[in-house]
Amino acid sequence: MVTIRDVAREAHVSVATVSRVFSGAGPVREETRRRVRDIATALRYVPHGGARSLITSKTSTIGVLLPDLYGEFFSEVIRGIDLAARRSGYHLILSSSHNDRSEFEGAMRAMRGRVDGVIIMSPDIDAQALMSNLPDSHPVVLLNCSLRCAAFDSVNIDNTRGARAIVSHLVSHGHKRIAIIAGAPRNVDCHERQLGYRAALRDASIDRNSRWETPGNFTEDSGFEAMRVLLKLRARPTAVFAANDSMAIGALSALREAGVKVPEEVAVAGFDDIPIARHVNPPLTSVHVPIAELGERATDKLLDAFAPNTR
Amino acid sequence: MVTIRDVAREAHVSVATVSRVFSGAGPVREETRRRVRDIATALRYVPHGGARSLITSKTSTIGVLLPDLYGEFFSEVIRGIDLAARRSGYHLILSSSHNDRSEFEGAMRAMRGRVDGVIIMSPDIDAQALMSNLPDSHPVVLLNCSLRCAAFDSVNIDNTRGARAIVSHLVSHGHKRIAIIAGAPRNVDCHERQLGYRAALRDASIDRNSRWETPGNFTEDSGFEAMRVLLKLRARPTAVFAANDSMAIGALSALREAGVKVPEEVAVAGFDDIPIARHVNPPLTSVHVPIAELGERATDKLLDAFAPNTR
DNA sequence: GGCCCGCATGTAAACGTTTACATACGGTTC
DNA sequence: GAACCGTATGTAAACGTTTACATGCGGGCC
Repeated sequence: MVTIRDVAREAHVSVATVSRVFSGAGPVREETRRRVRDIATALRYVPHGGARSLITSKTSTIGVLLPDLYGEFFSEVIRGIDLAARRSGYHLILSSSHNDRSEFEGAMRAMRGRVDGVIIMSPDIDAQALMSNLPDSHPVVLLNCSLRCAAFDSVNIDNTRGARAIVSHLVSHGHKRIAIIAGAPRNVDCHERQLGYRAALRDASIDRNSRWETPGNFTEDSGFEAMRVLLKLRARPTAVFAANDSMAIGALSALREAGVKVPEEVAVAGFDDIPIARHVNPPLTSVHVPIAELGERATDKLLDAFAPNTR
Repeated sequence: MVTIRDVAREAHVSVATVSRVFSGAGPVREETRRRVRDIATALRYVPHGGARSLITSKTSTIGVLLPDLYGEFFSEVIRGIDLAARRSGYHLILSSSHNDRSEFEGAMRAMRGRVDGVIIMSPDIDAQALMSNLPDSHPVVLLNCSLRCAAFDSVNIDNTRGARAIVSHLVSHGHKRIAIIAGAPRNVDCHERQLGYRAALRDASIDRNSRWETPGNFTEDSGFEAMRVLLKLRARPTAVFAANDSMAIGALSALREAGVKVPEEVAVAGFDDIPIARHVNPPLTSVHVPIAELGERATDKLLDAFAPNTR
């Protein structure tokens, strides 16, 4: 491994001069600069990022903690984060699959000294686990976490509003019997979407019918099953709002299987507006969530925390 | 920032002992170990990864270089890489959007000292750029790169075989007039898929018809346009093989628009088997590519290069 | 009792940088 | 020609760890 010392020796200068050439700081005579550069490329010298950030205590890297990498939602978020990060010359270090608290803690510790700050997107991390794992205070931004806590910067989807809007849309199309395929009740996103659904019904003075509030777990299968249950009801709904697109797609399959015409007999709406939504047949109406933008916003917030004045 | 020194001072031991406690190497009396641990948690001490890897010259991180983060292909690959990496206690550092050579070089340099090796997935990086940017030799694995070069480990999709298989499948269903919607000719994946198509025709002693080999560029739109052209031919093909699923979906749109029945009048096959393929109507037949597995294989190959004997 | 051994711990040098401070030197200014 | 200044460079101490080597100590063996 060729280091700054090797370059210095070959170029007959001190390490300080080489450092100045590569860090771009401090005065160096033009001729010296060129000589150092030439020697460096000849030797294939590349500054060692780790060593550099050890002394500058700046890594130009942001950490991203995810529960999982599966599905379009996460990949879109990452794309947004990456976009905003590279715009400011930052890199990404990724860590996924934090199923339990200890895994989360491990990931958090592993980041120490490797990142300037972290974006956390673990829906069911409790405040306790979070607080006790911020080693010293490098900045943190919570991305769509269940934890709606003033102590941390956070970026969230406006679930309630989105759900309310789309259900109102169904109402305006004349639907009065509107069902919801909800998600796991402990999931905040789901909970909020359910609240939005109820709010929209209240707005329209439609009574809630608990039979039309079926549970799901955000998977296609659960949407399929939920729809089957709804179809068996005597008072069959004329419209269904699925709390995410995967379940909506599952529901569509169930409807197709049952030979029910969409949207003539039963209308279906989803949430997330994932790209697939445009390709199912018939196209799915869905609440659009600017997923990548969510990532961008979180990143910008984090970068802001690094250098509040410069931006 | 609390360092190993602070812990040592408070626990009345030397830094060496604290280090031994946390790195798990070397003998420490049980009582001492506990005392150090307690002080450390009280002080919220977390070892500094950067400093650690500076001296051990081991980062437990692998770098991933991508051209882009957009689309299911890349997100699936990353998922596979992450899966295999975390299995061995490695982290990921991500760098995307290397549109030109200088960006690629920059990313490559930024990785120096931060990763133990890299996985490169830039379809159009030339050997030259690659070679001259391996600072010193940390291991490299090429993932589905155009560069089929013995100097580097690489993992690739078996394009030719996949294409040949699916076209043969069409042949076995009685099709004799089979068109291909190809991709950009300079793209290796596309080129190989085209070769597979021709091989299958040769296998079946069907003559090639250059009018049935239409160009595309891997986008939905290009598939749509290509299909339109094919539909206008006097000798209309009875089956179409699109070199990827996006183009196949575009082709399906064109067929629907033209009122052509699929698959009765024209059969369509794709390549990649992206999840959307199952949701279009009618479902698309496609060559399945185990994308995540591709990432896993690349990662395992890289990890192998780190410690050839231990695995 | 002298010797050796093994365990627990400490000391200090590394790792590859950056940077505050010191130094050297040529050119102004009085 | 002394005093000063600015520019280019060198010296060496940091950054937070790990680890080779040294030290001290208690015990078993002859």
